[in-house]
Amino acid sequence: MGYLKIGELAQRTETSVETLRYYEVEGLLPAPRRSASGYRLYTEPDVGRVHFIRRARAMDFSLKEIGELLSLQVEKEVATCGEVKSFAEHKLAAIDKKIVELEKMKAALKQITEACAGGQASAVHCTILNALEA
Amino acid sequence: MGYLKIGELAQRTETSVETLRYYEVEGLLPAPRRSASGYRLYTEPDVGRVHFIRRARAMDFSLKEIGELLSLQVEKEVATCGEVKSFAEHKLAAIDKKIVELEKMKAALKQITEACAGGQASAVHCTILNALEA
DNA sequence: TTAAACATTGGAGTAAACTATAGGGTAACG
DNA sequence: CGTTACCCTATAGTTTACTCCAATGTTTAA
Repeated sequence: MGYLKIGELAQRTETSVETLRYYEVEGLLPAPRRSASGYRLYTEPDVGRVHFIRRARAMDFSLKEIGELLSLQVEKEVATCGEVKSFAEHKLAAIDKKIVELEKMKAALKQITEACAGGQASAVHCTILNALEA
Repeated sequence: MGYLKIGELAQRTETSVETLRYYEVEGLLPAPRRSASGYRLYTEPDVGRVHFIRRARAMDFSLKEIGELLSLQVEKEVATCGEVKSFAEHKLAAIDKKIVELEKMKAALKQITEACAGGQASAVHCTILNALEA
């Protein structure tokens, strides 16, 4: 029997037990099968799902957004390919927008750090502050 | 004279009045001069300071980090370019990491949209989890 | 067999960054 | 003058995403 208890799932996904239960409450993880004594029993697909959530979280997707992404899977019996596709494309556009935004930040900071001499000189002439002021 | 009331500062910086007062409480904005009746009176440099804060917030600097940057600004004589530069470089690395993660997510979502034919067919074969497994 | 390690629920607490409300006083306009 | 819009303080509430109890039941290993 390839079932995982919550602690094992937590270890496999580098997530805390409490967080996993929280994800269940928030509807991001489906209520899993229970053992006779009430222990949660997870399966391999659950590992993938948690990994997905953690990765999306690391990218600053909110749990609400992640729930929407995951709902594509939940509603697959009802949804048509067209619906799913347009949803996914919408999210893709949102991700692209985030990337563009971050690239802008990156360019600004890079320009700033490269212009700054560093070292022991007083920050009076440090272009980082000047650039942020401008 | 050239004084701004808090509402005017709010408008000039696209910030809410409440947020400006909050920034004052948090020590990011110095307590401004007051009118006889107790109204806050801001000056042009305050506009720049708020702009500084808002720009830094848009770059995902926390208020705590912004406070550190502002204190370096205040103590320009003491702070070295090296300190400021390494701080910004650290931030740059974090942004880079975020971009990489977003690119990964983008690839996963792209896989979905490409695997999905669109149209009225059932979405059974069109899921994020499938794409991630592939 | 018994102690530890692990699991359960329900609920409280935390941190960041606001946001809103109550109960006032003040300023500007007609 | 009156009304409306603005300002004040103090405090409470919101949102997000956890995180940590307490009290109790269950597995597992020595």
